[in-house]
Order: sequence, then structure tokens, then C-alpha cells
Amino acid sequence: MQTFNAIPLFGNLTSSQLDSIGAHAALQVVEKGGVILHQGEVANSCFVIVAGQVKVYMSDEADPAREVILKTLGPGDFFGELPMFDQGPRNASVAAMDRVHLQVLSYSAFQRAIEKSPDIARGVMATLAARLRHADRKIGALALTDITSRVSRTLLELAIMSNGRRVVGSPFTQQDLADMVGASREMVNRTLKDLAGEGYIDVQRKMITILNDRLFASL
Amino acid sequence: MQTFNAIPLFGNLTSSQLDSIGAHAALQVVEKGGVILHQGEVANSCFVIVAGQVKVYMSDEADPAREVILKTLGPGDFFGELPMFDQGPRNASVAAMDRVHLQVLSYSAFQRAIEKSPDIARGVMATLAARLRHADRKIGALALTDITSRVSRTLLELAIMSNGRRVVGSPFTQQDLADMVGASREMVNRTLKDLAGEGYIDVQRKMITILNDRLFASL
DNA sequence: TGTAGAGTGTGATGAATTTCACATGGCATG
DNA sequence: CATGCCATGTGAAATTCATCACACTCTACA
Repeated sequence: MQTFNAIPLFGNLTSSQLDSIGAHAALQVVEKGGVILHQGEVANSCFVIVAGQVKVYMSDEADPAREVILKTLGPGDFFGELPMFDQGPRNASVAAMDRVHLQVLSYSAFQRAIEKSPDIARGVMATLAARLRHADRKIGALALTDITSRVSRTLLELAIMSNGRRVVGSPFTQQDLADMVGASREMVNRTLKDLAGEGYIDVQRKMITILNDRLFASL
Repeated sequence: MQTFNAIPLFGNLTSSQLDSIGAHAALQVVEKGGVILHQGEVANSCFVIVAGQVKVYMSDEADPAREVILKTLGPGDFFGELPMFDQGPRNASVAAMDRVHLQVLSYSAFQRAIEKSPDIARGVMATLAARLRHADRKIGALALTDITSRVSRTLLELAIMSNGRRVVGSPFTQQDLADMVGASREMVNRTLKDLAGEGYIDVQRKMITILNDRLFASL
């Protein structure tokens, strides 16, 4: 499965093209936990992540403590662009999961870049398409599969290589996992314990290691 | 809330532009229940709906009888385009909910149209953006809200005006509703009964009428 | 015109998951 | 080095929902 973080909006553009868009963009640093944009706002700019991780999430109107994480994004990724295309308000909120460095890009500059460069336009459409696929797969998983399967797939999505092992660690907590799979933290905890008991993963404090072949084989 | 069916891919294009794309496209008729395209296929064409309703759905690998309907689309709508942008296989299947008339459009022709016309490119991006919003809202609903809320919102989405009343009728069955909200048919049936008991809707055979103000007020 | 099938209505049962209520362990910060 | 706090672990009760097992009602069509 494709890791979502591996879908950069500008991934297939040359660095000079990138410069022509971002060169004059403002830089911004947001501390862990800081909210970068709010659901419902009217928007006129979007963001490129230089460093750090963010979560894109919606919260329950009734109980704002409850939230779903729609996706997490990292360096090279891009967010906040939807209102530029359809003039709607912001659909979700975005917050920093650790310290984040951002480039802020006005819609007008971005629009000009798209109109000037067919490559950029293609890249934008490819990113939107990939995100739509990802969202649809998530809907399918939520509606069709149980928590164990959702947790397993999410671990595979989030895992990065470290010392030759696939690991999911900081800044992702079990509560984050719960918000990603649409379940309670307690249930995620029990699921992780089960998966560990069957030898699929190894659970340490702030560090889950995937025992490669086994978890893959289970899906 | 915006009805998803009201997001035509070519909605903001002139009919002459439309002709320049679709003029040489093949026409196709699919009977109710017929599957138009299959999840997993490699693709080289997409479709514009001339008449009828289709459902875009994913099915459970384990039990193919279980399925989620990701969205339903009607006349003027457009589907099957994602593989053109990111070269992936088809993410979902599409089947006719009643007799459907389609225009078949090759990716090469569509690609040429996008590259020639900035208006078409803008329209495509706006559609992708709107669909991404819709998918994200669905994820939020699945993860955060109970069946009653999901059914209520889906009814409002599907409703069309008929004789001055908002109704949801053919070709949508209670099983379809269940597949849309990620619940069992029985549970949807009980939910509809509850909503009717509280005066929000009126349930008849093959026809649900929304008693406007009340259902809206409940959300 | 009768019969099969599709859509719908409903009770009983059990499984999956949430909620609540804690306990524990590390880590940062005074 | 004490003291919170945050992340994690875990049991028991409560709840929601799926599943199973039917009965019923239309409608198409043989």
C-alpha cells in the first residue's frame, strides 16, 4: 500500500518550478498542538510543509473532544487547497503534531502557477486524485472492516523505516490511532495487545515495531 | 447541504466545448443491475451519465455480498476518471441503479480536452475538490455519528423535489441506504420507523417523504 | 391469475465496541 | 528529587448494532 505521506503535491516538479511558486512565500513555525487552520473559516491561502507532521481532522459539534483524523501529512505535503477550487469554507481543521515549519502560499499565487505551468496543473490533479482514492478506501474500511483490520492497515500506512525496521512512533499516540480508525483509545490499546500477542507487532512505549512479513501476511 | 448529484464535471462549460469532447464518444446503455466497471481493473476510459442513476461502491473481499456505496451519481455526472490522473487501477466498482445511458470517453480525448481548455481544467479540479470534501464529510459521519444521524443526513442528500415535497424514492431501497451509511438493512428500517414516529419523515413503500422543517431542525 | 421474487417489517439473541473507573509508569519541569 | 501530567494498561458494566429467522405485501410476468 502507498503511504499517504508519499503523495507530494509538487512531487513531480523541478526545483526551479517550485522556486517560482514558493520563493516569495511567507514562512511560519507552529508549535506542537497549535491549530493552523479551522474548519468553517473562509480561506485565501494554503500551506506546504517544510518540516514536521500535521493532522487534518474534523471534530464532533456535540462533543469537540471527540475527533476523527482524516489524514496526517508530512514534509513536502500540501494542505488547505480545497477552497481555492470550489470556493467553499474549510472542511476540516489542521493542527501540528510536533513543531512544524510551513510555507504559506496565497491562492492567487498558486492559481497563477497552475495556469502558467501544465506540469503543475497535472501535479495538482494527480494529488487530488490520489487523495480521493485514499479517502474512498478509508470509507470502505470504516464501513466494511473491524477494528483489528483498520488498526493493522493504519500501522502499515504510518510506518517508516528506522534501523531497518518498520516502526510507528512519535508523534503518533494510541489516541491518535484511535482517532484515525474511528474507535476508542481503549479498544485500540486492546487491539495492539492482541496483535502483539500473535506476533504481528511489538509494542513499546511510544514505539510500535512491525514484524514485517507477519502483519503483511495477515491482510 | 449540497447534493452530491449537483456537482457536474462539465457543469460550467459551454455546450460547444462539451461537443468538442463528447461528439465522437461512443454511447452505451446499461440495464438495471448491470456492472459498468470493476474495482481492480486497469482503465483507459471514463463515463458521462446521460440518463439514469449509478452507484459507486466497494465490496468486501471476504463477503462480496457486503458492500459500501461511496456515492451515487446522476445525469451530467462523471465517473471513472481517477486512473487517468495517477495511473492506478480502478478503486471501486460502478453499477446501474436503473436503466442508464452513458457516453464513453477515452482518457486520451479527455486529456487533450483538459490541455486545450483552461475552463475544462478548472472544472475538473473543482469537481475533484468537491468530491474530496464529500468523501471527507462521509468519513467524519462514519467515525463520529450514530446510525440515526447518518441516515438523516443521507436522506437529505438524496432527496429531490417532487410535487413540492422532498422525497427519496426509486431507485433507492432501504438496502441501498444501509450500504450508504454502513449499517444493516434491519437497522435502517428501524431507524426510519423511529424518525417517522417522531414526525420527521413519512415512510411509504418505495417512497420516503421528508417533512421539511423538522428533519432539518434535528441536525 | 397465480406464483416467484424483491422490498419491507419485526422480535430475539449475541457479539462488538463504548464508556467508566481506575492503576501504572515514565518524563519533564519546578 | 518531588510532583504532575501524559501516555498507557485493564476490568466490568452498559450500549449499540449485527445477525438470524421469519412474516408480510406488493408487482412483474409466466
